[in-house]
Amino acid sequence: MNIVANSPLTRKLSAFVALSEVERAVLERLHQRRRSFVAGRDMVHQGQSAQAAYILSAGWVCSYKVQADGTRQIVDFQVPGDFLGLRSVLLRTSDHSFEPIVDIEAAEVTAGDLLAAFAQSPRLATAILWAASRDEAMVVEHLVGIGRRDADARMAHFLLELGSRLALVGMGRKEGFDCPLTQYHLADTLGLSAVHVNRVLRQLRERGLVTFRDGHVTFHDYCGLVDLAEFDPAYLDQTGPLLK
Amino acid sequence: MNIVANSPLTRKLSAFVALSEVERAVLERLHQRRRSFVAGRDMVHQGQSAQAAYILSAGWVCSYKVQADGTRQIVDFQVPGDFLGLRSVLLRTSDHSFEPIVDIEAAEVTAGDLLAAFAQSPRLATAILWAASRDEAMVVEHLVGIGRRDADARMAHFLLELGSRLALVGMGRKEGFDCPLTQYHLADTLGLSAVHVNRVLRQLRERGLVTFRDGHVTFHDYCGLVDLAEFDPAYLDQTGPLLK
DNA sequence: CGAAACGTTGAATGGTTTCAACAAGAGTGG
DNA sequence: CCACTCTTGTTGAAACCATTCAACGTTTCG
Repeated sequence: MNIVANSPLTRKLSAFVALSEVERAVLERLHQRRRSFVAGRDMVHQGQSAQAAYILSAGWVCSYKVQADGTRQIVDFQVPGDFLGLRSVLLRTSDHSFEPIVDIEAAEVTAGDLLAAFAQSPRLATAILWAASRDEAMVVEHLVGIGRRDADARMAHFLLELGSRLALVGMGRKEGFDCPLTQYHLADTLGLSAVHVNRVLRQLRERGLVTFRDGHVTFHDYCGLVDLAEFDPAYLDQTGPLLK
Repeated sequence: MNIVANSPLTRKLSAFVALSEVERAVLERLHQRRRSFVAGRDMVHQGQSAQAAYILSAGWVCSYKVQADGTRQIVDFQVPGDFLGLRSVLLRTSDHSFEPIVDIEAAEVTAGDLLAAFAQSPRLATAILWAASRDEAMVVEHLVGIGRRDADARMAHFLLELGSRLALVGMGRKEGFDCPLTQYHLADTLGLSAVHVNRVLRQLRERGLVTFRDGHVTFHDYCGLVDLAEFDPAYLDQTGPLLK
């Protein structure tokens, strides 16, 4: 019974690349240094010089930037199976902050660990870089959403994307998913006020599309939502020739 | 007389890493396959599978996504010295389109070229990865701007950032820079309507801050603009220990 | 029990969009 | 060379989406 064989990261990568036993073992070794962080207290702070990256194994994290006037913009969320601070460990001091939304479990990974793993399996390296590239694509999609979608479509798109990400690690389905975010998180993510988030959610609920309540998102009309959001999961699914 | 020694990319990287003669030569070799593209016709189209990356040596390009309803969101601009399509060549089909804003000159670079160059000089590899990381930081800053800044600050911030980028390759100064963008480009970049862009520009002009006219941006009150935009060039300048 | 965090709703305000119209310059073909 | 169109820029007025302010309800937790 290998606990790591079912780690969210392994599961996610397996959806796109058939991993050999050796590669699973390499992944396992990356999960050695386990760390915990409590909800609310920043793991990495804006401007801090980077020490390590993490592989999130349980819980949710958000990365954000705060501005001089106190408003904040959430750039991305990390859910189990996601890397956290991958770029900053290789290249530069972190340019945003990371806040655990709930208590989390993560594996600490140094640049050395990562390079060693890459050397042992180029396939694994490609898979991990692919995952990083997918994260970037999500940030771009996020930017498009804030720039060119109205509040309803933005919300719908965000919830659908989140659902897809979670489904990949077995934490979500077309019917819905558990979600520890508050309406304030949604507001800071979507570039809206918390008040307006509340109104938008009410409207989507009354239209019979989706319910966001008590830490759970329920899709009542998945197709209707996809339609409203013009959600195209192509940038997430990557069915093309990733690795032969 | 080595033309490449003064290529915008060399110039940009030199601002952060002291390049040896060998490294300059490697950079030179990357510039071998020269290509031209005419303004307005997309170089790479959304969904197209990636063939090559380019190093832009002259002209401006923008990368954007179009939505089903026809609106478009410009994600980033590439100016001389910038890479174009770097990620897509390594990992996936391009998820956005690239449009030359004016006629451009670029050097085509394959994944093989790049890996060979990286093998020859790890320092160069680090410098190039740093540049890529800086581009990502700009996308994030762009997202923050659209999400949490009002139209005036967004415009001011964008013009200042562009000025800084251009200054790095000798095409801009604190007094201003040449700029081939139309107000429609600005609108699609900042998530505004073209009409409102016009109004915002007028307002900034009348406040004596900056003029955008006839293909030229003139900063009348640089400090005032920095103040309005809460512009912090830290994420561009990277004065920290990049390479010893 | 009181405080703090989160959610909810109404009313007023305001930033931005949309619609519409017009001006100026560049390029095109007759 | 002129009429024509297309692109880009400009401005006003009305409509709208979203914010702000304010108040209150609920739950959690120390």
